[in-house]
Amino acid sequence: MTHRPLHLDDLLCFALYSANNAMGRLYRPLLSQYGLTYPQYLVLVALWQQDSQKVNDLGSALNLESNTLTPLLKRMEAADLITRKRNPEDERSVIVSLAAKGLALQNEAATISRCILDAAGDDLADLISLRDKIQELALRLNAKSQT
Amino acid sequence: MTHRPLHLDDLLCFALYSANNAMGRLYRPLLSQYGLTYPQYLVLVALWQQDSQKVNDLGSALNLESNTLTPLLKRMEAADLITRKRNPEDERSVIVSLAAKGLALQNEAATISRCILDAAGDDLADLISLRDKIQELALRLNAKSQT
DNA sequence: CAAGAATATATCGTGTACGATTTAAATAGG
DNA sequence: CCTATTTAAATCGTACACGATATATTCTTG
Repeated sequence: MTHRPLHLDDLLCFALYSANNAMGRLYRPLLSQYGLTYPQYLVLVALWQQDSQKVNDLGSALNLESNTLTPLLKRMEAADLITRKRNPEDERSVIVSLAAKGLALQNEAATISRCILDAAGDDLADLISLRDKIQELALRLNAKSQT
Repeated sequence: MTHRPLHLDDLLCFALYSANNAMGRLYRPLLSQYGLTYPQYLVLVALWQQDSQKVNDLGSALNLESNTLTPLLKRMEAADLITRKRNPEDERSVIVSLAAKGLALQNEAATISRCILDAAGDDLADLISLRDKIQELALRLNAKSQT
């Protein structure tokens, strides 16, 4: 059984890697005018959806852990986008909430999303279907890496 | 016109981000036994496909620039995976070639790919179709960010 | 109720990504 | 031919990701 040599374009992982990097490059100028990075924007989206979450909750939503989130959240706190306070009911946990600035940025989200969708493609139904397939893939991959 | 609040799961970008992170977490233990990182593995794939490429060529293949590649390639050189030498025909450019160790790792690539495919799904045709759609998306996104 | 296990963040070190700038070599135009 | 421009890497600073570990708080169990 012979295999033809592995080619970058064969790799699902490279397609993902490349598309994700490209997405970041597209978001960067849109977000930097608000002093945001791409992961910081995702944290805001999670908080717009549900304010005052524990670090762990954000971690579950974003598939990240405190080693990534803590410094990121501290930068967002320093930028007055969010607040961080210890949970009075359990001093181990920290509650992350939207500050005025972070809440206000919700008004810009629709504009940003539209820019991205424009760049991503012209057929919305295709994009939604693609998104769902990638979500399913992420679920399968995450399930395996916990094994 | 009212919009329902933006939800993380609505975002194509988050699906990509999450799937790409999950892919990295899956590759990490597979690659670390060979002292490789995920982007370093992609460089090897590019070189297995075509040895002795200029930094710029690798950059085109991977959609990366010298600010990312130079330090990465230096680490790979220090690990005896590749060699870097100035192009005698144009001293501005640097030619990256496989060293014995980097070449030998090609034998492990099939095993690694199989592990990833196993985790990604059970229907190969679906995965190939998904890969192609993500590739097309990456192309569209890259085209826009150059504008 | 005290000692140990479990839980929630935080810290640390390494390795990407990438905008902005620098350096060195090659090319072009006057 | 000699300077201005262009090109190719490299450097620098900032911000993720993440494995490993540390710290602090809560829970558990004898």
